[in-house]
Amino acid sequence: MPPEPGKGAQNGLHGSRARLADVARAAGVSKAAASKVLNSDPDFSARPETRLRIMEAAQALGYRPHVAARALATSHARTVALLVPKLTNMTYVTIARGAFERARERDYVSVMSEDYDEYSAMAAFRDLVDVGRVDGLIVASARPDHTLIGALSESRIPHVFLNRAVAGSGRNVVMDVAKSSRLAVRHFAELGHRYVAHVAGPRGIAPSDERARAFLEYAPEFGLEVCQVEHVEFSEAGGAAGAAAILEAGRATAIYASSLAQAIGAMHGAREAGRRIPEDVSIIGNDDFPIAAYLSPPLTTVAMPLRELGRFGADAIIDQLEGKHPVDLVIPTEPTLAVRSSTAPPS
Amino acid sequence: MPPEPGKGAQNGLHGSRARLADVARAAGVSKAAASKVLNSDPDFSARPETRLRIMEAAQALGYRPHVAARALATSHARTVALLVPKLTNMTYVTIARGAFERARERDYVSVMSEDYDEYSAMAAFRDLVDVGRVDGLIVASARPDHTLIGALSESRIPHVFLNRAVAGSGRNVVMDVAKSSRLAVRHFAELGHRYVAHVAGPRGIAPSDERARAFLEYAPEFGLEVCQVEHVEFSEAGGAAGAAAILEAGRATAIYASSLAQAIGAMHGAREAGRRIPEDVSIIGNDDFPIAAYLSPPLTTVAMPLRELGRFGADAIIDQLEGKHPVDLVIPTEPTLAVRSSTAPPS
DNA sequence: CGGCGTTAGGAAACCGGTTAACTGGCCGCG
DNA sequence: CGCGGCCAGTTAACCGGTTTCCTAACGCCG
Repeated sequence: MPPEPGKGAQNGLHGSRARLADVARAAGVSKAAASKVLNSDPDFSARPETRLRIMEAAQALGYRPHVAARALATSHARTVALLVPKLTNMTYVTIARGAFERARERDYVSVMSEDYDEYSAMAAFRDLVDVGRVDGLIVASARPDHTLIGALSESRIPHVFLNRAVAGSGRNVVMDVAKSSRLAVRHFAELGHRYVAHVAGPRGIAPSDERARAFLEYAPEFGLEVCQVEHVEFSEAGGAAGAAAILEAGRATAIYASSLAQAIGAMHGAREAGRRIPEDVSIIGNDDFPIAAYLSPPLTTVAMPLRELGRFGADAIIDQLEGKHPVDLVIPTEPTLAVRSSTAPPS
Repeated sequence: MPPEPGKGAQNGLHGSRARLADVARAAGVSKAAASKVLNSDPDFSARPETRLRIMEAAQALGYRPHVAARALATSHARTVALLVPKLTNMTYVTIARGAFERARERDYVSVMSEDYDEYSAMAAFRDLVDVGRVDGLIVASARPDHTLIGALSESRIPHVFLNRAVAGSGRNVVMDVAKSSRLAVRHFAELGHRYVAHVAGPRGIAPSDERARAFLEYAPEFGLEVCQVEHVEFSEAGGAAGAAAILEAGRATAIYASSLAQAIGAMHGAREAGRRIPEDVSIIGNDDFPIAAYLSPPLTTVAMPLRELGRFGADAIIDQLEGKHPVDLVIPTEPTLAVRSSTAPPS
């Protein structure tokens, strides 16, 4: 078969892609017809035969619409950005993974951006939103008094808050965080503990506050006494400091830490304080990753549906871009407990 | 001050951005002049005064060029993609972080894509490259016989191989991996070990092979005998299996694992085999992350310059996009040793 | 004073799509 | 038979930049 004359001749040397005009010409129709058929425009009428010719031509030429051209014409880039506090935190990366995956399924691309401070967040905003690179924002990094939040509601850019809710925004997508505290508390109770403590995340961050609140609410329901709630950073160092404070002061025999890093830090802190795990103190971490099973001792964790959360986040923003109204959503997937050896009855 | 008539009137209701035409009008020049001045086109001449008017108008209107329009006109999206094997691996995320950071500094955006198998890689290729979304690819996921590599050299898309070199490609950006083995071996020798082993990554992956090769090369130079080199997956499970095999068979008193996850797995494996760390067996991990300091015992690691690697990777692809020829590069930053308590003299 | 080379900038085509407005032909109906 | 309406498309404007080619005005020179 000789090379398609309409193609090689037109495109010159550097193997450029087929354009809509090429498809139209090959099918013997106008660009408009080709465009509408390929986008299955509902109020465009064409003979089945014509449709077929267009589809086949597109197929044969390997036509893929050029996103920049389409973005320019429609003013939609089919791109969303995900703002996370810290890229090197597996929690956010797992959320991101779910979001990316789902966005891709819906034919959107996602870009990730780190929001480590006000400045970087606003820079990201300018470099992504202001130049039309992204249509919507998934914000997983909301902090109290964050400049970004004001900027968001002023600008009319579609956005959702993921994981870290912003009260009253009406666009929060979160997990059932209270249930995770409940699982931890119940496990401690079932093991026979009486005195429990919580290494919480920083104050003002919605899931931290909520997890702490639920811990305080549910512990009494299971007959437990809460000795202490320590609000510390989401890091190993924070966890270590929290555990140290708890173990120095109180008679707590069980600690629930609100992240994996904190739990690892807490284990370290407990050892430093001369406590054995789980004989002297039981520890539960939040968020389950493979590493938990390989720690010494293997860490009991609450497995949060992070990937699902990311998927729902992507759906939420894309729904919004496609015209739906934003809503608050607690995702249906529930946390589960992964019992390992860092928890045992008190001695 | 009344609202700028040229703006509010023209743009209608929904607060749209200033366009080049707006800037041009405000400065009393043509779009062409505005474009050339704002892009500092070297062979365009304008009076200093005119330049100033244009710059000031752009400033005043908060003008930012619309990326899609520019991409369409120039056929450059100023976007690169980073292909990593697995998003939930801190090593790659750290590399990605460096790459993102550097790309941003050079006014590019990066999208990250997971390449967990041939299919996903080719899908990413289609969804990103074929539609003109990205101009270049940073491939950090090269595996032997990967379909992608063939596709890459066929298509003319600019790309670099990061971390995992592809022999003969002439576009590899890597760290001095041999030096990491040398640091580990030397540390073991200085502690007085005689019999050492290596938990390596899978065969065929460039840095795995190179690290193993260097381990075998340098150990004798320091008077050490290599009992075993186990090629296993880059995971905790792999590390555990590797350590088990090593400790069952041999008299090795020191193990160098080629990733943090493997090292954590190896520690687990050693404990399972009834060995104490570091009394019975010393362990060094590769790649230093905060968590290493909080393990039990705190893990000695070789700190690889992952973030720097990412930065150089971004530079390499962007240089290529801006016309330079691809080259092989070993980045200048050298690995260092972070000594902690998982290593000690043999008993 | 006429011709020529510069300088400073403008007009318009183009990138590759989308979309509003329009049209020719055919059918049905009064 | 004349007219309206629908079907099956077409034409052309437009999105917001970049870039090629052109020109008016000016100074210089012979």
